[in-house]
This record gives sequence, C-alpha cells and structure tokens, in this order.
Amino acid sequence: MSKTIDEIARETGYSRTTVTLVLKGQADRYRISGRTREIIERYVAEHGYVINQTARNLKLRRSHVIGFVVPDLSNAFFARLMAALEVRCRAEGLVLVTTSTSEEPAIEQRALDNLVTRGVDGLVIAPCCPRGDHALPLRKKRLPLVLIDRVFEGDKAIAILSDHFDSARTITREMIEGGAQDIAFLCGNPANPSIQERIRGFEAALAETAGGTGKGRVIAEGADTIDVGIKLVTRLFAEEGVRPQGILCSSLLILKGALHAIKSRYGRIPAGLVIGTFDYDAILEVLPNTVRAIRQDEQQLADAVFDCLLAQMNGQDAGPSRRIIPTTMIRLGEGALESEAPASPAMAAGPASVERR
Amino acid sequence: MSKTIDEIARETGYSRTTVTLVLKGQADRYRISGRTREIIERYVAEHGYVINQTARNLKLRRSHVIGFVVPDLSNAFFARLMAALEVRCRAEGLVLVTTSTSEEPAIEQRALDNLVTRGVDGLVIAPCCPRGDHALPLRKKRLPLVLIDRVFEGDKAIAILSDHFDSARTITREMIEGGAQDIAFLCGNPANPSIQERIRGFEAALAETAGGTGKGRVIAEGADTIDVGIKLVTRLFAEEGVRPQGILCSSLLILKGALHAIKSRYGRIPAGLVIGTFDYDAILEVLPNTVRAIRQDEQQLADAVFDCLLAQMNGQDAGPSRRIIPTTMIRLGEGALESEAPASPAMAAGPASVERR
DNA sequence: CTGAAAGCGCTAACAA
DNA sequence: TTGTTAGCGCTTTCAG
Repeated sequence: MSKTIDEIARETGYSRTTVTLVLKGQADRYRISGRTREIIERYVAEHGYVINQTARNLKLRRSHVIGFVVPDLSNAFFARLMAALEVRCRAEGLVLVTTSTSEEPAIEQRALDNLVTRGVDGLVIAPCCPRGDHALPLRKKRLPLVLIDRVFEGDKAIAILSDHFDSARTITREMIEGGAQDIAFLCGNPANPSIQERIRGFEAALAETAGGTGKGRVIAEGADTIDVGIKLVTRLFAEEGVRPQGILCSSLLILKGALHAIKSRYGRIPAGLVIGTFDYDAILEVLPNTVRAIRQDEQQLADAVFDCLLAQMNGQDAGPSRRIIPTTMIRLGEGALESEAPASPAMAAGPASVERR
Repeated sequence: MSKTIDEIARETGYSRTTVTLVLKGQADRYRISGRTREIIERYVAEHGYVINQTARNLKLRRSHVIGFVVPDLSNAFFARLMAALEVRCRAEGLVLVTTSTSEEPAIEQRALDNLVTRGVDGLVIAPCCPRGDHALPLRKKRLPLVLIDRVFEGDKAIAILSDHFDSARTITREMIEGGAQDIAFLCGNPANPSIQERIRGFEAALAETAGGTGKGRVIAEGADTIDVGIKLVTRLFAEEGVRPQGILCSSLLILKGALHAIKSRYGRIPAGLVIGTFDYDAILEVLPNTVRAIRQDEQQLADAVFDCLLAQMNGQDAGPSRRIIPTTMIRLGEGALESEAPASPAMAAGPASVERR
C-alpha cells in the first residue's frame, strides 16, 4: 500500500503543500529548498506514492474519463472505432471506458447510469434504442454527448453518421451494373435506423435503374448474427421464382451466415454470384466472386466524434447536429464486373418452381 | 445538475441520515415515518438524485471496477474474451474497464498505472511484455491480479492459458495426416510466449511423425498483422525448394495476409493447399480447401479468470498458479482429408529454382 | 519557501 | 425515528 500525501508530509515533517509541490515537479517554481526536496523525493522513492485519482476527481469534479457505449464490441466496426477513439483520448490525457450492451436497451440504460454516476466528463453512444427517460439526467448535467453511427427518430443530440443511404445506393447500382439484375438485400436488425437508411438507398437505386431493369427484394428480420444470415437465405430459397444473381448483406455476420447457407445448399459458392456487403474484412479477398464492400471510415468517424466532444467540453461550438462521413467502396474481382453479365442466374434454380424471363 | 444528499437534506429539512435511508430503500427497516419518506421521495422525484460514485468510492475504498488490459481489441479473440468477462462482471455488480495497448509496452505501463491510481478492485492482464518494475505497486497493493493468454518467463502471478503447445501439436499432426507432408508455419509476433509454445508444439508434431515423413519450417517475424502475413508468404516464395503443401498460420490476421499474397501470386487459392490456423472465423467455411482451425474457448477462459479474481478479492484460495484450458479443433472440408493426399505439391512451383523429391 | 484550513459527496458509527 | 460527527485523500486559497 503506497503512502498518501498526508502520510508523507507527516513522516517527513513537512506540510501537505510542500509535499504536493515537489510531487508535482513544481519545486522549482516555488523555490522549495533543494534539501527539502531531496528528503521528500528520497522518501517517495523508497515508500512509493501513487496518486489517488478518486480523491482528486472528487475534489476537481472532473474524472478525465470518457464513456463509450456500444451495442456490440465483437462487431469489428465498433472495435476499430473504439481503438481510434482511445488513441485520441490518450493524446488528450483522457481515459476511454467502453461498455458493450449486446443490443439490449436495459443494459444500455444501466451502462449509462453507471457512467454518469461515475462522473464521466463526456459520453459517446452508439445507441441500440431511442433514448427515453434516461436522457434526462444527461440533460440536467449538460454532459457533453455525441451519438455515433445510429440516430433514432426525434433524437436531438449531436450525431456523427456514415452516409448509409448513399452507400447503399451506390453499392446497389454497382452490383446492377455488374450484371446482377436481381438482388436480394439480406438484412439483420431492421429496427436499426442505419439499416433502414440502407434499405431506402437500396430501393432508390432500384428505382433509378433505367427502364427498371434492376429487380430487388429486401429480406429482413431479427438481430445481426450469423444465424439470422442463415435464416434469411433459407427464406430466400423458400421463395418462388428465380434465384437472385446478387446478394447484398447488411453486415459481415449476415454475409457469413448467408455464405454458409449457400454453401451447404450448393456445396460451393456459385462463382457468378455477385456479393455485396456492408463492412469489409480482408478475408473477402479470397472469394473468387465479384465482391463489393462498403467500408466505414472509423478513423474519420472517431475524429469527428472526438472533436465534437472536445468542443463541448470546452464550451465551444460543437458544430452541426448531424455530420455525415463518407464511406469507401472496396472492389474485389474487378474483372468479373467488366465482362458482360452472364445471361443465366448465378445460382441454379432449386427444387422450387422456376420462372425465367 | 442533480442534487446531493446534503442538499436534499437541507432543502427538505431532514438530516443526511434520514435522506440516505429512504434513498437506499431502507426506510422500512429503520421505520422512517411514511410522511417523512413521502416528502423526501417526492422531492427526489422532482429534482433528481444520482449518487456520486466517486465520493462513495473514496469513502469505501472500493471502486467496483475491474481493469482489463489487452494488447489488441481488434483481435476477435480478445473482443470475445472481453464480452464474456463483462457479462460475469455485470452479474457481480462490477464494471469492466478495458484498455487496448496496441502491443506497446509503454502504453501497457501507462494503462496499468492509470487503472491502479483509479483504484480498480482487480486487474486482468493479457500482457504484451514481461512485467518489470510496474509489478511493484501492484504487489504492494496486493491487488487481485490474473494473467490471461500469455505469460512471460519468470512471472509468478496466477495465469489462465489455453493449451497452446498441445493445440499446435494436434493441428500439425492432422495436417500431416491430411496429406500435407511439408508445412510452413507462418508466425507473427514470435516474441509472444504463446506463439513460442505453438512453435514448440509444431516441432514436436513433426518430430513424432513416423519415419520423419513430415517436413516443416517456421517462418516468423514482426507483429501480428495482415501485412506481416503477406511478407511471410513472400519470404516463403523466395525460398529454394518445393512449395509446401500446407500452411499453418499463427493467427487470423496472418492467414488473411497469407491468403492475399498467395492469391495475388496464383490468381486463386490452390485447392489442394491444406490450411491450418489459430483462431476461427465463420468465413473460413467458404474456402474450398481443407481447413483446420484452433478455437480458444473464450467463455471458459473468462470464467476461469473471473473465478480466480473473485477468489482473490474475497481473500480465498485463488487456485493453482497456472491453469490450462483446452481448445477446440474446427474441421472444414473434411472430405479432402479423407481422400488420399495428392502426390504433387499443392502450389505449383514459382519461378525460383525447384527441387523435387 | 512553508503551513493551515476548508471542503468535494458520501458512509458509518454514535447520540439523542 | 432522526440528527451529528468524523473522516476518505486531494486541491486550493490564504497566511505567514
């Protein structure tokens, strides 16, 4: 157990102030005598001293802690976001405390309460539900707050978002141009407003296709998990009509589930299938297929979040209430896209009845 | 800004104790009069009260916080570990604070200092370097501590580890049985003691092969990143002699890099290549290859860590100083393994000079 | 150059 | 059934 300032003072015979001064390296500024200083330093070197931040925080009413609440840290997007935020925080002498809520409103609620009672200096939330009553204590405290990635209807707080609508529109368009005349958009977590934006973008792209050559359908349900991905493909197979030539997945997890299901059905992934997905992972490169992936710019998102937070903490203008960050399109299997689209559907028709145009 | 207990007491005309009692729901036990209670509750309902944990912690010398220090949270293994730990913590009324150190000893050091000065009640560390001097303050504080996943030579603290040696031996053996007579073990981060264990296991498996039919080489360097994976394959290609029939990768990142490099060399992943890797990701299933993956049991690891931590916090026996948790082998493309091994090397020889046995 | 004192918000005796 | 008191360890005036 290391000593407290009081103990050091008592045991060296100096006062609290003197000890504090040398401990803080301000001995010079206040011209503490070299001897005093040396005695204290020697004592500390021997017995050790670690500052008690709890006491300090209580006194200063500042914790130097930023709270970060995410729905799911095993989602690589949030993990990267966290990493980027942490770097910024560290540079500013702040500590980032992250909690993962498993997309559970109740847990989110408790996490927020917890952070607030611990006196965080700022809060960044990727919410899993609309903020209800628990917004009140935040408001009262005028706690710096920024929302990231998702914003539910009616929420007034400042939010930093990727351009979900436009990403979806662009990727859909590219898939169509690449020969996928019929695309199934497989969505987990349709309650998520960002997913809803993507669905709107998907539909916009279809509507814009000259002559309505692009066909599409949205299959959405449940959570954002591999199992749901499997289920969505099962539902797709159960549908009447032709198999789509492209699948667009709302996340990597959904994609993984979908590919799993497709492979166990066909024994392999049909080479002509055009694959689109939100979130990028390097392993996608091993697929022989044409792949388009939307990658969010976690670095820029984190920077924007942090700048905004810092501004609030310093009482400055925090900027507009919505800030949209562009995404990047990753293109794999480029060649496939440049050649003419295959005339036949990418997936052979299953046992279900088949129509051909 | 919500009220403090003192303010509530003053403004309702009751004392601190009375207010505290009703705030804690102990009104009944101490038989606070219904009227008193109602007045206070009404006041709180109107003005709000959130307990100041900082003050509480200072008084009680207990923070209900567990610190978790990891080298890299974007590594899914650590992310899952964190999630599992968090669940256990929450159930016990504890908060898990995680910091990611990017495998940097200096950052790890600071993170530890930070957590200690903030008065965490316990610490779990997946260290990126041997613990040096900074072990001292911990020791002095007798802070509950458990090491996870890695333990450097000479470290006396309690550690929970996966069975890295045995995993490596088993997976290597299976790869050999599956027809990969010549295996390259591509390793990132060879300074990591767990990786060293794996290398030992790999070599043990080779040595055990009847008649020394299994050949192998270890190519190791740098960090655990995709780029290093690419580099390792480049080094492999630069070597004289036959191409290996199997590659074993020390992590998913290395695998991703390796596959990327192989694909850009051959335009595809040779179907006969036997792939082994530590860490599992569902997307591996889409590979047509024979794949063996070692998956660590994050759940069990987290449970063991937490139990051990709790025991220490309660002053009980914390168990043995090393605890080994078994891993699971994931087998994909089983069929390929059952058929006879192809006679020719999986990868065609590159431009480099070629030997054949 | 050094010391004394007040107080951050809470808890936990102890009194009344 | 309610009130009083003494700190937890630190920072920050204000006085010597």
